[in-house]
Amino acid sequence: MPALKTTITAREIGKAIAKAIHEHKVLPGTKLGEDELSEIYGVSRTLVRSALQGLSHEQLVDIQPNRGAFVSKPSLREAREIFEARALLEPRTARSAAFRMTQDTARRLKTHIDDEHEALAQNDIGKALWLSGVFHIEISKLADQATIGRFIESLIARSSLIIALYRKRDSALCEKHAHHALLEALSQKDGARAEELMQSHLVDLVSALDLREKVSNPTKLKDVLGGLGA
Amino acid sequence: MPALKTTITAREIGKAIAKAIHEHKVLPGTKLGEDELSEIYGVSRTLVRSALQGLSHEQLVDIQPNRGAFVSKPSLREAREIFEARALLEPRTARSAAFRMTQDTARRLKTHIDDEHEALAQNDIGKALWLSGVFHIEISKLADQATIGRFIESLIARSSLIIALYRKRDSALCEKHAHHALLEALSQKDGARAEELMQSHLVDLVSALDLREKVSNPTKLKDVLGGLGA
DNA sequence: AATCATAAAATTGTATACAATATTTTCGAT
DNA sequence: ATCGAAAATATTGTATACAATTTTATGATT
Repeated sequence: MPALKTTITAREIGKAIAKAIHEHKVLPGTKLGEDELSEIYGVSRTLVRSALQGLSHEQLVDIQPNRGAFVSKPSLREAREIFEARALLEPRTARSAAFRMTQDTARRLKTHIDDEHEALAQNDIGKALWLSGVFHIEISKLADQATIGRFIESLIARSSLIIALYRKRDSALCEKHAHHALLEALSQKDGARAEELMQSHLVDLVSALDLREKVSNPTKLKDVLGGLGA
Repeated sequence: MPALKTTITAREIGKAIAKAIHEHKVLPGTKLGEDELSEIYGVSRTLVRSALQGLSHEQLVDIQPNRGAFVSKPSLREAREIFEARALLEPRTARSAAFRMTQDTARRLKTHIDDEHEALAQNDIGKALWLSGVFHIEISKLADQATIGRFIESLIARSSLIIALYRKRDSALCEKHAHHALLEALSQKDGARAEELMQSHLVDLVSALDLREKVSNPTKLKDVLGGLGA
């Protein structure tokens, strides 16, 4: 049997926290206390801090000086920017991916999609969300452009925060067939179609969000609460 | 007079090191020892480690377990990827920047270009390189898309490593007029032209590099060193 | 002299201790 | 009871101490 692992690295802690965020097990705004995390992972605050700083660099957590780390709450502006960036990068990446598609990868992605449907069927929204993100990341890795792939990975992670904050009530998380159609195009090495499908898939994702400016405004609070006697 | 600053943050240390890297004051492969940096900045290793981890996340330094931090040496593949990514992002960003150009910004960028020429005239290559990078970053900031702007910033930082490693002998660092022409287009709010100019500017940059695969191969070392007696 | 094993030194990795800053609680005044 | 000030508590920020690992130096052997 394999040697059992006794150590845990800062990177692993970061990954674990990132996954929990992605799965909406911890929601935007949640405080990530150092002592609490030390306890959980059985390490000193040193490693926890290192992990949190890494997540902060990816903008998944927001470190406020002397106050601690909180799961990020992307603003509307950031939300729009992130999906704009995805719209710029992912379709083109899907196109490249198509040309590098193999039988083996196709099978792997097929299994992946099945898992997604499975999770959705069991109403495990968190897992479905996570798997959906990984699907996009897998495609970007296929494209064999690690640099852009990393950008996309970071955008997808942040997207999960945006979904948590701005999803329209009752909106479906994913077109059930979107990923399937994408895989189809990739398998056929039809780059143009993959690009097209990815683009419209992202449009669909955004349309499930409510990214309109909220009317309420702190400076106008007085107006809203003006009339006293009900 | 303003209160004199007594503390230094990890971020500031990181910025200082990043600038030194960008200016080619420390070259790719250089070891960045923790004790040495602690000494220099007058802080404990804690802050230095934090700074180095941040730089590692930006892929400006490479942290090798138990061996320490070294200024990164991007591979040929990475070098190509980085300039591909820039070609994808920067022209479009320049276009957006054009529409947000103001008189004030134009003046600021003009001064910036003058500084570049000044540095070049004094043969301060490092400073010129740094200023050139900042010019690109300023444009991306103008575009008002912080997310993509950050990507571009990281690509530009890494570009300086690539220039250090792969610059063709005797190649000019920058077309002297490239930035000037770009500013011209931006000032006239001519987005299409700015996009075009940025694209060709990047092509020029790449053409000053030698990104061909090296023929030499460790496995063939024996062949090369075969004949003993000179 | 060259090579290998071993020992010494130096460096990184992690935990802990203490300092600085926030947050909560307590308690008195209105 | 409500508010506010002050003490108590809890949390983060930084430095230091110790452990683990690598690098360099030493010396015996061929």
